Amino acid sequence: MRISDVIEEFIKEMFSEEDSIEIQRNDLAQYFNCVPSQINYVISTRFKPSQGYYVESKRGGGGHIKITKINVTKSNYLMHAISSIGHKITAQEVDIFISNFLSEGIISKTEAKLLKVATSDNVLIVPQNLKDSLRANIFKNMLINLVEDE
Amino acid sequence: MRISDVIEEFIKEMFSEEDSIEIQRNDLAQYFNCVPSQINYVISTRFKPSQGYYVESKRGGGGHIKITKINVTKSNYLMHAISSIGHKITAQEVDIFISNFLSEGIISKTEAKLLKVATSDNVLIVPQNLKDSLRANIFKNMLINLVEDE
DNA sequence: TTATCATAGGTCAAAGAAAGTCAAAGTCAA
DNA sequence: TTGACTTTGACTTTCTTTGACCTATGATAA
Repeated sequence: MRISDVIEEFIKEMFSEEDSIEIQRNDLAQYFNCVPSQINYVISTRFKPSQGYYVESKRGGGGHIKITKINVTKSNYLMHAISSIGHKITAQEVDIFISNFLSEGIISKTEAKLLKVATSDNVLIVPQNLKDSLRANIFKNMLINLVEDE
Repeated sequence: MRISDVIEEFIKEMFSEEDSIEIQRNDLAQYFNCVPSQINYVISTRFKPSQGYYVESKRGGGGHIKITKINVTKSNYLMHAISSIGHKITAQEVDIFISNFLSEGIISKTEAKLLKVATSDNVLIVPQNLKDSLRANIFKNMLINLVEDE
C-alpha cells in the first residue's frame, strides 16, 4: 500500500465534517513517518483544482495548508450553460440564464449584476448587427471565469 | 496559534467601540508576554494603510500608538475612479485600475476577473476604432454596479 | 534655562519555524 | 525494459519571534 494513498485517504476523511480543512505539513509528515515533501506530493497529485480542490498555504511560524473542496456542481452547471450558448445571444436570453443561475445559487448577486450590465443593450454601443455576437462572446468568457473559482 | 494573530485579533476587537484606538506598546507586550517589538511587527504587517489603517505614535513619557481605521469607502473609491475615466480606455489602463482596486481590497478576485475578461481585447470582437470606447463604456457601467453593493 | 534622566516607542538583523521546489533514486506494471 | 508514478532529501523561500541598540519626549535637578 502506497503511503501517498494512505495520506490521501486520511485527508479526505477530514472533509466528512467540514468543507475546508487545515493541516500542518510537518505534523502530518511526522504522523505518517514520512518526509514533509511527501505531503506536497499528495496534495499536488490528489487535490488538484481539476479534482475539485482549492489549496492555500502560509509559511513561517504557525504556517499551515488549507484545502477547500470546491463546488463541482457549480462548475458543471456553468460549463453546461457555456456550451449551450451559440455565437449569438440576445439580452433577453442572457437574462434568463442569469436568473436561472441566481435561483440555483450558482452565482452571487454581485456577479449577476456584473454579467447583466456587461452584456446589456445600452452598454454595448456597437452596430446592431454586431451586438448579439459580441454579447455572446462577452457572456461566455465571463462565465468561463466563474468556473472553478474559489 | 501565532501570537501575532492573537494580538491582531485583540486590537481589532478594540475597534468595535471606536474608529480610533490608542495602545501602549509596552503594556500590550507585557499583557501578551512578548517582546515589545512584536507589537510593531503586528502593526506593520496587519495594520497597513493598504489594509485601511492609519498609524501615529508618540515616544517618551505618556507615549502611545494610535491606530485609526480609515474609511476609504468602497463607493467613494470607485466613484472617484469612474469619474476619472474618459470615454475611451485601453486594456492596459483597465489593468492598472483593476490591480489598484485589488491591492486596496476594493474588489474581490472574482470581480477582478470578471472586469478584466469583459473588457479584454480578444473578447471585444468589434472594429478597432470602436474598441476603446466600448471598453470604457462596459468598464464604467460594471464599476457603477459595484458601487454601494452591500 | 539648560543638562540630565527616565520613559516610551522605533529599527533592524539574526534566529527560528514552516512550507515550497526540484531532481535523483526507487518501484512496479505493461 | 521502459515509462509512469512514488519516495526521499537537499536546498530555497516566506513569515514570525526575539533582542540589542537607537531616538524622541517629558520631567527634574543644577
